[in-house]
Amino acid sequence: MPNATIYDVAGKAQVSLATVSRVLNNPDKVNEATRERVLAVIKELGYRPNAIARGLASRKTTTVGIVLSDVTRASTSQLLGGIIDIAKKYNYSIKLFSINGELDLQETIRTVVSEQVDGILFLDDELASDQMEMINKQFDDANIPMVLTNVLTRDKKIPSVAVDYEKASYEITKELLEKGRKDIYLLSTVRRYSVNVEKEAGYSLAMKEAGLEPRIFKTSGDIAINTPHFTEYFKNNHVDAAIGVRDSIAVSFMNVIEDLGYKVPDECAVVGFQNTKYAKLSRPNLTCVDTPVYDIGAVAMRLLTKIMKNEEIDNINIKLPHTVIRRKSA
Amino acid sequence: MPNATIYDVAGKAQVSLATVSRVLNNPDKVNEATRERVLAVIKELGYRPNAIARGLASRKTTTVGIVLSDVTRASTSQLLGGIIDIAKKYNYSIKLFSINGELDLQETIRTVVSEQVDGILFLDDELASDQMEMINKQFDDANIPMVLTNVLTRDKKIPSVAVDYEKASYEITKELLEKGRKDIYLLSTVRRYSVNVEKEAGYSLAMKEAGLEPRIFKTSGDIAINTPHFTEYFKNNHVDAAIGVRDSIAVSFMNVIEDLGYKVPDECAVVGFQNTKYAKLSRPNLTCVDTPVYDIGAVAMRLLTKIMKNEEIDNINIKLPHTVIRRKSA
DNA sequence: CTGAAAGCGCTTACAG
DNA sequence: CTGAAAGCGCTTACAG
Repeated sequence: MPNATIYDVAGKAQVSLATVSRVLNNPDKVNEATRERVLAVIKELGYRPNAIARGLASRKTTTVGIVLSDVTRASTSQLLGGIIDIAKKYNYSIKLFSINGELDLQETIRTVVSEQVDGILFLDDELASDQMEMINKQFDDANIPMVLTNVLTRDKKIPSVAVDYEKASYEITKELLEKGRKDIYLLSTVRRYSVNVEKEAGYSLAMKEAGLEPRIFKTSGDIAINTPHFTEYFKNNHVDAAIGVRDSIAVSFMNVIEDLGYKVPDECAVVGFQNTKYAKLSRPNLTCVDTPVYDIGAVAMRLLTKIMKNEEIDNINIKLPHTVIRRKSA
Repeated sequence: MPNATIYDVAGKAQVSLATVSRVLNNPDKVNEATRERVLAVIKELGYRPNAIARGLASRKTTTVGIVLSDVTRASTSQLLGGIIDIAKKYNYSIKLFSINGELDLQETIRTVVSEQVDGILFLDDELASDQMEMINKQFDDANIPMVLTNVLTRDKKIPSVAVDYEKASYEITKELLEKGRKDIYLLSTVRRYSVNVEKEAGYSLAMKEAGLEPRIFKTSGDIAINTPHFTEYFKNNHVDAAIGVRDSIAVSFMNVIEDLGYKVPDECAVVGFQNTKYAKLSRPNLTCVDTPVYDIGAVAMRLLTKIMKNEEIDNINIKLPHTVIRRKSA
C-alpha cells in the first residue's frame, strides 16, 4: 500500500494519531509495549510521515536552502559535496536556489523565505557588502539562520566558514618574492568575487611591503577569452611569476606564457588556488594553495545544524587551514 | 511585516481567503476591481503564500527531486546547471537527494517519496538494469513521474534524455581506425557507469568490425590512482591510440604516455569525452567528443515539466546530438 | 463572482 | 502514558 497515512497506522495499531506521532517524535514518552506495536504497524505498512504535512504542523521543514549563483564552478560543486554529505548525516533535506544576477536577488530571497527552510547556506560570493547586510537583515527578520559558506564579508556577526584567503595569498606572494621574483602578477577575475577580493588584498600587501607595485591582471575565467587576453598583454610585458586566483586561470596563463617562449618555472613561476584536477593534470604540474573547499561546505553545514538546534557555539567565524602543494610550476 | 498570511491579506482587502487564493491561482475567475484591490494589499504586505501549506492543501509542491550519487563529477555539475536554469524558468524548486552506495538506495527512494516532490530527475548512472526497474516501479506506485537524465537503460518506457554514447564511441573509434591506428585502447572506469558501458559497446563494435580485438583498460577516475596504473601497463604494451571515457582520464593518460616517450598525436592519438575545461587546458589540447551535458539537464527538466502537466509528448526518449571537437591530440 | 466550510496529514498543548 | 481537539496556512468543491 503506497502512501499510508498516520490514520492508517493509528487505526491498525488501535491507538490515537497522537500516539503514533509520539512514537516518531518522542518515543520515550510512550509505553514500550504500545511503542513496539505501533512500530510494527509502521513497518508493515511502510509508513513514512508526509514531510510537507509535518512541516506545516511543526513549522520545521528539516530543510536547508542553498543559495548560489553558479553551480558549474569547481568550487561550488566541491562545497555542495561537503554540504550534501553532512546534511544527509543529520537528516536535513537540501533545496537549491540560484540567483541570476542582481535583479533577481530580491526575488530569490523572497522565494527562499516562502519555502520555509529552517536555515540557509549562502554560497553566492559576488555580492557587495551592503547587499550582504540587506540579505542578512531579511533572513533575520524571517528568523532564518544563515551561514556564509566560502563567502567573505566585513560583518563578523554573520556566521561564516572560509579560508583566510588574504593570508594565503600574502604568504604565497611572499614566498615568490623571497625566491627573487619581482615582476609578479596576480591573475584575478573581472567579476568581483569576494574570495578573490581577499586574494588581491593579501597579494597587494606583500608586494607593497617589498616596495613593489602590485600588478593585478583581471580577466575572465573563460579560457577562450583569457587566452587571447593574456597573449596580447604578456607578449609586450615581462613577467617572472604569476598567481592565478583559480587553478584553471593559472593553467591557462601557463599555457600562454610557454607559447610566448618562457620556461616554466625557471623564467616564470606559476601558482594557482584550490588544488583541483586542473592543477594535477597540467604540464608542468601546478604548484598551488590547497584550499579545503569540500571541508568548508561540510563545516558550514555542521555549523548551521548547531545554530538551528540552538546549541552552544564558541566561534561563528571559522577559518579552515590552507596548505601549499609544491609541484613543478614554481 | 514579515510573514503575512492569507488571513492578513483577506482581512485588509475585505474579502474571504478563498478570493485571495483565487487571485493567486485563478485570477481570471475573480472580478477585476476585486482582483486589483487584493493585489494591492498583497504587494503592500509583501505577502507570499507559504509554499508548505500550499503544498499540503493542493498536493502539489512545485518541487522536483534530483537524485544523484556524486555531485562533484564534472558531468553532474553541468547537468545541474541546465536543470537549475530551466526549473527556475518554470518556477519549480529543486530538492537534492544523494545515494551513498547500494545499501542506501531504498532508503533514499523512500525519502524522496515522503518529501512529496512532483517529479524526479534521476542522475545516478551506476545502477544495474534490474535496480532501475525496481526504482521506476516504486516511483510509479507513488505516482511520481521520473526522467532519466544522462542515464541509460534498456527500458524504453522510462522517459530519458541523453546522448547516443554508443554511436559516438563507435564513430570516434572508426575515425581512428581509418587513420590507420590499430592498437587502440578504450580507457574506461572500474565503476560501472551506464554511460561508460555504452561507450564500451560502441568501441567494441567498431574494433570487431575492423577485425581487431577490443582492449578496454579499466581504471579509476582518480589521477593519483590511474597514473601509476597507466604507467605500469603501458611501459610494456604498445598503444597507438586511446579514447578516454572522460576528458580527465584522457589527459591523465596523455601525460603518462608522453612521459613514456611517445609523441602525441603522431605515435599515439588521444581523445576524450565531454569537452570540459580539462580538454581545453591540456597540452596538447585534447581532441574530444563534445557531449552537450548542460543541455541534457535542461531538456530533461523541460521534459519533466511537460509530463507533470500532462502535456502531449511525442518522444519520451530524447537523444541529443554530439560533435567531435578536433584539436591537437589526434 | 464570492464566501463558508471541509480538508490536506501532520504536531502539540491540554486534560485526564 | 494516552486521547480529543485545535491548529499549521493554504486550496477546492459546493452553494448561492
